[in-house]
Amino acid sequence: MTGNELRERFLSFFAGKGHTIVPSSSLVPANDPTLLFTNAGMVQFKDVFLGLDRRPFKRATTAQKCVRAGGKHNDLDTVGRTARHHTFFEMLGNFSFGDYFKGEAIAYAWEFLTRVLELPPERLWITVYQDDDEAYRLWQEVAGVPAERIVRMGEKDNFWAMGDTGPCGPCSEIIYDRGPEHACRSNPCALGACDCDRWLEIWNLVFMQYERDAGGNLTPLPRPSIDTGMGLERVASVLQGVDSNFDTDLLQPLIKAMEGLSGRAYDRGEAGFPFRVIADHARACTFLIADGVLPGNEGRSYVLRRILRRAARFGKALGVEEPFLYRLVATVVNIMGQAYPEVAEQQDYIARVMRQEEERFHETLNDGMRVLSGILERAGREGRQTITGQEAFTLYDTYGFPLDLTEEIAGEQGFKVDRAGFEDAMAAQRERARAAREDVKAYEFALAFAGNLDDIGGTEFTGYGRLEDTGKVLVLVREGERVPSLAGGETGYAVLDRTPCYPEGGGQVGDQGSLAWPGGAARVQDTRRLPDGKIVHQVTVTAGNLTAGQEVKVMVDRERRLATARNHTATHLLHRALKNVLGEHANQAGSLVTPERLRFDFTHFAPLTEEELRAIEKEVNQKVLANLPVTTLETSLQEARAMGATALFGEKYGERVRVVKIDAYSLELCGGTHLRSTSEVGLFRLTGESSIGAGVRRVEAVTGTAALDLVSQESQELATVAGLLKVPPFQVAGRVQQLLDKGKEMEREITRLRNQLAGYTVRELLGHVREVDGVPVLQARVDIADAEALRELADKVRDKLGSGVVVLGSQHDGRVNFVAMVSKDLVKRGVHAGNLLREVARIAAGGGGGRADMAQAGGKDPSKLDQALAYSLKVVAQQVR
RNA sequence: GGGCGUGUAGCUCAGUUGGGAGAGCGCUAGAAUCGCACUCUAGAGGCCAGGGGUUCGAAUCCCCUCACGUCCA
Repeated sequence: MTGNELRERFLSFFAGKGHTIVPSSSLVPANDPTLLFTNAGMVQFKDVFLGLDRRPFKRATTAQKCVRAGGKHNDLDTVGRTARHHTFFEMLGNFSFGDYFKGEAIAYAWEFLTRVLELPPERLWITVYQDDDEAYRLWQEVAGVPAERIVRMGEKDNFWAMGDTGPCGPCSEIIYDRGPEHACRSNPCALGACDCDRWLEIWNLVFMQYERDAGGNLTPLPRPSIDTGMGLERVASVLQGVDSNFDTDLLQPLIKAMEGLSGRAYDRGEAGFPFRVIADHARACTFLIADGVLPGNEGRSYVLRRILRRAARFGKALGVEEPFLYRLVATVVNIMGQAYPEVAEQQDYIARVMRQEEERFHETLNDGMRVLSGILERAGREGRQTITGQEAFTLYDTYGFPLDLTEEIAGEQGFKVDRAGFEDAMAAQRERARAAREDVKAYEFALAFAGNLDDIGGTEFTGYGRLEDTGKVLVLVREGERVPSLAGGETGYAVLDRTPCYPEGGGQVGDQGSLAWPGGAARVQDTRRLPDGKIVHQVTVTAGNLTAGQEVKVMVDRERRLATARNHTATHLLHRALKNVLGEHANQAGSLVTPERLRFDFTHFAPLTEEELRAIEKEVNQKVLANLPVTTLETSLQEARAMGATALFGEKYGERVRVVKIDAYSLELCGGTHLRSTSEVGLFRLTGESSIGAGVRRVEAVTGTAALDLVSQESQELATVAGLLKVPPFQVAGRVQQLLDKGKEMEREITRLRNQLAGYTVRELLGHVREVDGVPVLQARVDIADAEALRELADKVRDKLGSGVVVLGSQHDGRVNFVAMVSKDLVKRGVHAGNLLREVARIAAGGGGGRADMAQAGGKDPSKLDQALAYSLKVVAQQVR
């Protein structure tokens, strides 16, 4: 059975048992800063298990793409060494949200494995949590597993928890015995006693039945749930009768492709390690990029970079010097493109990103190579045999140069690397980062409501059609506690059963407005949405008391809402215009819509040129002038996709989606509030373009009155400049160019005149030369403000003098400047311009210094200038030998 | 989020206790050639990333910001 068939059979089996097939969610978890990547099937249902959200179904099944790299579950270094570890893999799962429990979960799993996959029952072993007698009994009763093949295990292996607090419970694993021929040499080689390839965990059933509080106490959940996970690649290896996941049809084509690229044959043992790493990493990189992750230096981006570079290194180990990883994207698409259309659709883009990163990595290696040569050279000079741990660490830490490569190259030249020192430096680095780490608080806002969900109804949003409505206060929360009422002056959160206030979402900020009820009023400062869709208003009571159950009139701030809608509709126009001007690869990567402005991040490889920016702005404004109707419709996600609507990765869409349509021009899934016609935008002006990281650009823009204000400010500025230049506004550029040219010409003229003047001055000064112990010394006060001109003058005088000492001083703006020059022959006789000038300047309340042949100084007391200059004669007399 | 490093001419980079902003390549012009390449000569091109501070004086030292690289989380 192929991997694709297995996935298919699993989903349809559970669909047949009343489960809704839910598509895999993005590898980037939506709204969950605690998690780097989606690493299990339950991630997209986390809110449901936490009681923060509900779904229209109670049973679900998924094939979920997962990445384990970085964070708590980090398999990066193990990949390729074992037959089973991956950075990217697929998890098959079935879920019950307070519906069926242990008995059915066990029955379904058993039926699927023994009937559908036809695995021999005598090969299957079971582990249960030590105290879970119920599961122990059910496995025998429901599945007929003999007691001797059911093993009780401890908390470490068979108790599952989402976090330190929250839902948790015992779990039960199904183990496939691959037969005595795979036994290890441990005695005994048995389940729970050894950890070898004979015993293959294929399915984990989690029985979520408790809630753990901060004190560690377990309370039974009223409606226990089921969460299961089965590794697709593992089961495929069993079904296909191969020893390793890498030999299944899910990974083997990648190894084959790599054989072709490297011209080397794959070896199933030790020597095949690089092939396995590359096959795994190619999948991980392809899928991560498809989900919008780009290589970079922090967080998810950094993990992607590490995976990609690790693969690139192993390519070198196979003798492939050129970028190659991007060529494997096509193979990944071949294997999995059917099940995951997002990789097929973005194939070219993914390959391009990967290639760019591979090239960047080559540059990094070249830079590191240069630094390493310097280190080796110095070590050789110092007669050392080893590269210190610190040196190796700097190479790694600052220049990203891999340690093994340092060792290899150093080794070729007879040097060793102090590995222990390297590890020490690394440990110190880790400690620093850990010490600075703060815990990320997820759900802080939402958790205040967690206990209050069950007994209150949902919120109906009526703000698409109206800006005023009446609603009933369902619940009030203040400082994290549910309260019966809010008094005047108090600020808290209110959930209503109906509201026209738009909650923050899809990049659009939440509405502001006001509440009114007989004898009272409140300001709405912000509106947000809870994970289950309830709408929360942040309110400050300005008069009277707001009590739960009160009917209130809700009014949205009209001006603010309209300004926001202008920017939102303009954002859709902008998105389409970007694609038309730059290409279809320009996908939304982030968006912010406020009443004041809009900000739009999108994937693109280069800074936008002036022409591109102008073209985009022009296209948007043309669509504004065209007065295109903006309409919305509700449909299913599939239907919307079929219509060609732009959907964003990482967004959670329900069954019914809202589509915003701008005539035949733009079609996007969007829950935001929009104008009725594009002409209401008024005017669209781009205000900025910048980089947001490798491969992502950001543009900012304004519309409506803000755009008009901008235009008015610009023309005012232009008028002012034109007025200053005394030319009509459209001749400003020509006039400025003229002035610049003239300025340059004048500068040249000044230089010429200064030289000429200096010539005269030099001749005049030469008449004032005096002899001190046979040394010609010239000290003079001149009228040159500029320090550079002063230096040039002294230069000329010294040249004319041939041998001698020149000390010049001048006064400017209540300060004095000195310069001293000493000819080379006199430097040899002990005259030092720097020391000389330091003493001279001190008299004029200043300081200075410089080289023996040239020095500069300054002072703050112009009245002492002549005195100071005269003193230079004495100093020369002291210095000369 | 915390380190380390880098930012100087169109490009690649030097710049040494703080004291004249440089090299190579590229560009322009001239010489030489029937012409091109090579060669020679001359020249243009720099708010030394940006802002603040210390100092008589900052590319250089200190602080902040930004961009890029890199490691750790």
